Amino acid sequence: MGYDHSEIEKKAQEKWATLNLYETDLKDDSKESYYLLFEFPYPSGDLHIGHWYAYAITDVYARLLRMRGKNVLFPIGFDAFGLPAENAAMRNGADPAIWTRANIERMKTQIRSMGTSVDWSKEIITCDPSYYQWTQWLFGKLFEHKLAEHREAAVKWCPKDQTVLANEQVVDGCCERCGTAVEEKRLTQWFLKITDYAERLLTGLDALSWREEIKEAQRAWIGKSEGAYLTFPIVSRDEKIKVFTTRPDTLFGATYVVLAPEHPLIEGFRKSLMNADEVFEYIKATTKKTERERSENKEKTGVKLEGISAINLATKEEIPVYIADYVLASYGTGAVMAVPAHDERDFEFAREMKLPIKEVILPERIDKRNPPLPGKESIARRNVHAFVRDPKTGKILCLRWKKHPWITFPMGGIEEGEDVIGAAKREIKEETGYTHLKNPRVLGGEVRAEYFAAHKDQNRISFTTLVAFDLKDDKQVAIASEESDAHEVFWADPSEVTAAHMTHAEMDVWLTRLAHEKEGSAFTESGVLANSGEFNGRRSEEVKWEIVQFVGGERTTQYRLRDWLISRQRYWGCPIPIVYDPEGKPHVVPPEHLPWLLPTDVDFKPTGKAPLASSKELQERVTRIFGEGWTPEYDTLDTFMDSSWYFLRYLDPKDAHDFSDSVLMKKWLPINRYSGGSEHTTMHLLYARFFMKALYDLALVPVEEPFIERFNRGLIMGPDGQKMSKSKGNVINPDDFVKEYGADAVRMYLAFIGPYNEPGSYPWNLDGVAAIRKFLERIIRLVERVQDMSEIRSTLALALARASHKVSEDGDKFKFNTSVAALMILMNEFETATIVPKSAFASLVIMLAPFAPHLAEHLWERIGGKGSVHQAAWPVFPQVITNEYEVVVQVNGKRRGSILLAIDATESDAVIAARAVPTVEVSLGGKEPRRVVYVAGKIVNLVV
RNA sequence: GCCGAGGUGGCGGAAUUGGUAGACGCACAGGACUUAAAAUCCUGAGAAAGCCUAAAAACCUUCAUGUGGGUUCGAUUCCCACCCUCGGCACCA
Repeated sequence: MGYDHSEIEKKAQEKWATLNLYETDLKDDSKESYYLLFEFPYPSGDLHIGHWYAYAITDVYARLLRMRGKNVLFPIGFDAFGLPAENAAMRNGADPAIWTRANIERMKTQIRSMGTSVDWSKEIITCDPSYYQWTQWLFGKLFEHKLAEHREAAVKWCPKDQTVLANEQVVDGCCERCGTAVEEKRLTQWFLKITDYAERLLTGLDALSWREEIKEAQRAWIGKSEGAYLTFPIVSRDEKIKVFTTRPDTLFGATYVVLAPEHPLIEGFRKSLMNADEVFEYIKATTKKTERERSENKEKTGVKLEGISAINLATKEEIPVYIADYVLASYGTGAVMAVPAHDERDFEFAREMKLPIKEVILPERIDKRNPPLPGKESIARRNVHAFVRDPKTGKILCLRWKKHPWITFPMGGIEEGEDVIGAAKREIKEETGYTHLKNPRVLGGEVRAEYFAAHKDQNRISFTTLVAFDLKDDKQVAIASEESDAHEVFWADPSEVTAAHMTHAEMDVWLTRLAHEKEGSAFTESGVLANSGEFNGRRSEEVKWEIVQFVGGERTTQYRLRDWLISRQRYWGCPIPIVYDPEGKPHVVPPEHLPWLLPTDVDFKPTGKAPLASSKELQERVTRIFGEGWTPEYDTLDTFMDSSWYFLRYLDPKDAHDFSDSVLMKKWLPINRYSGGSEHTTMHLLYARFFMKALYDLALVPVEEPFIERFNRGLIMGPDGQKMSKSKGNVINPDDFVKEYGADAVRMYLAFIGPYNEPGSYPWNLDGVAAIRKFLERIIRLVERVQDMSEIRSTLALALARASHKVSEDGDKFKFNTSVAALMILMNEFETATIVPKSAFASLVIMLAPFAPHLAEHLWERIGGKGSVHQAAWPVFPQVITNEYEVVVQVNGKRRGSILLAIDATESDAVIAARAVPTVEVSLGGKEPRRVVYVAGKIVNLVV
């Protein structure tokens, strides 16, 4: 027989409510504070298994911490503004406010049914005026300090939701919410200047103990790159083209300039353009495309601006100017200097447009196998390497050196007056005797390499060119004896011609060039400058900034991060507390008029215009308060604004005079641990960090970083291992399982399924919950065997001590799977005896309580425990000291048995005991160990 | 393409300052109880070969933590190269 879980759950939950167990006294100084936060839910109406995973598991930890003497703040609220309410309103005419309220009530019941210990007294609801008045107040503060700006910019527009979106809400060129391809529009909108904080958002990550992948994702999103603005004069005009580049060292190789089609200079060029029609046709065509269409087609297109040309400041050469949509208007200056030899995109464009490609950076290699030796003379010279392929066999002509372990191509120095192909031919003839060659090709420019030339006892700095040939026929002439003494000629299989087999330090460069022989390739690494005037021979990194100075450029840093667009042309959001004076200048609504209420006389069908524009009441309100000619702002705020500071409000949720309490913020911030989903890494998590830093600078909050630890939970998959979806029919409804097995079993199963703080995904195992239920029933059966006795057998004492330690330690790491396993191991020990000592059983019940809070409460009452089990202290046991350890005996590192030894046994004791194990002598094979490795309490290894 | 995290039985997973690989559980097999089933309890189990045997178990041997090398008395753990999976970014100059 099982147990009636619904009865037990009901009774326990009523008891906790009566005792008011979970209302945190924020002012309590007698205990250490711990702020445990989970992402508050959007009230969609139904609690799915993901919610359970999010709340039940963090609840396990909240309970664990309280038992360990912490004063835990574990609050909940609702992120209640947002599109679904509005969509429901349009579908069935429901008022978004009423729809949202009803959902909140339903979800509250469900969340309570999980047995969570959240503190409902701190509840906040973002669509409640008592909350959003402070969102508005904070917006006002940001506006006053010029961190909120009203300005025109190219923005992303979702045609389906009829609203603009933040950059972060565009995924693969589509609306994050509905998947529609977004369009680009130029609109005047409200932005928060998150880019002002790019550097601090980046460096702030270093001090946070978040998992690396979360930090890396944020770093990538911020996308810092250091470079310079360089200015290219335009021939016979006053304007200049300013470009951003991270590679000023390649300036001498800039053979043209490219502007984004949206670049503001182009309009002014119109009259000078010989091909204005073509140019503006191209601009029209590209600006019409969606973001997605532009990035999907990676083939480079563009148009030359005939009649306009620029000057390369370094070479003083006149170079053409193009427009092309591979240059983004919204990054850097919207213009680039194109260096086709050293940038892949410029290279592709140059090939497409048949533009010159000028190499100015030589690859540089230091030979690892024959590195230059200190104290040896260094000789610089020009070399050639010859790649000869026999088209009949596909094999490659190589040399195997006799005095050195080298395999090389035919190679040698280029002599005075010789060209590279001539030199290559001469070396092939001298070293191998082959003379009949065809299709000579010079593959790319020189490569600089440093190595020790053992055959000449000197260091070489070589500038080597690779020349490829095909063998016409295998006619050979005789070769000199000093050549045949030095190396053997052979034809190598192409699979042998790799960086691993060949001696050349340049080999990886050669392989790239050989692989891209037909189309060529851009060399994008740093290297040594060539064709760069006075900078020749110097390294990229060291001359970068000198070149910037040389041409009067300006060193600068760019970020990929764009300012946060917070306007939304939707109804169900926080009204932006702005009014415009008759001149159209924005003014923030003064605090005495907050909350700036969301009007209700509104037609919220999306028309592309903000629904608030249809409110008579709003306009009347503005006229009444501010006067004739004043108009309201019609847009609402991005809901991510509401959630960027909600964790501050939990500390003082009902305060009508301030957004939070400064004393309590000092005490409770930063948040110790924040658990949530990985989808918020570059949205909510980044916004909240930015908000906190901005408020810190306005002296409104005491800390800069809101979350010390961030844990992203894994994903619960369907029983088939696939992502749950209605169309696949693999959706797990937690209510079904709660009904059949009880909330405790579902909670504990979710804890057991795998480590919580890992990005993995766990399939829902239909038998798993049943197994946990059986485990809980075993504990209930155990209570029948409880007896009052003081004596606890030593094996049980040891098991209790281990479990207590393991459960709390792994809990701190959010590895509840091994915590549960530890409880199971403890149970197995309990069941080995027919009598269960009461005090030991009480400890088990306490340790079970975080996982199965209802059942633990029931059992606590059964054994006559006082108060609630959730008020009990975590059991701590003295360490059990064992004097004998099992020591593994190894022979040559392989296990051959084990012995029991005292911790202070000496090595010779250990060897004597080990050799008494019969299999050990057999493995020794009659030999004496020549070495012994002894680690006290662990292993003794005999080596023969 | 770049960056990050991973890869361990049939499955979820455990073990890493290098020291008995597979904890705990699921599924599976055998047994006990039962008229029978369910429930419960007990037992087994990485793989392969060998040995023993009527058959099995025990036992012993070898191989096993993505692949191939290396360091070490000893490697899932450290180093090098590669393969694969997942996540992030992606025409960001």
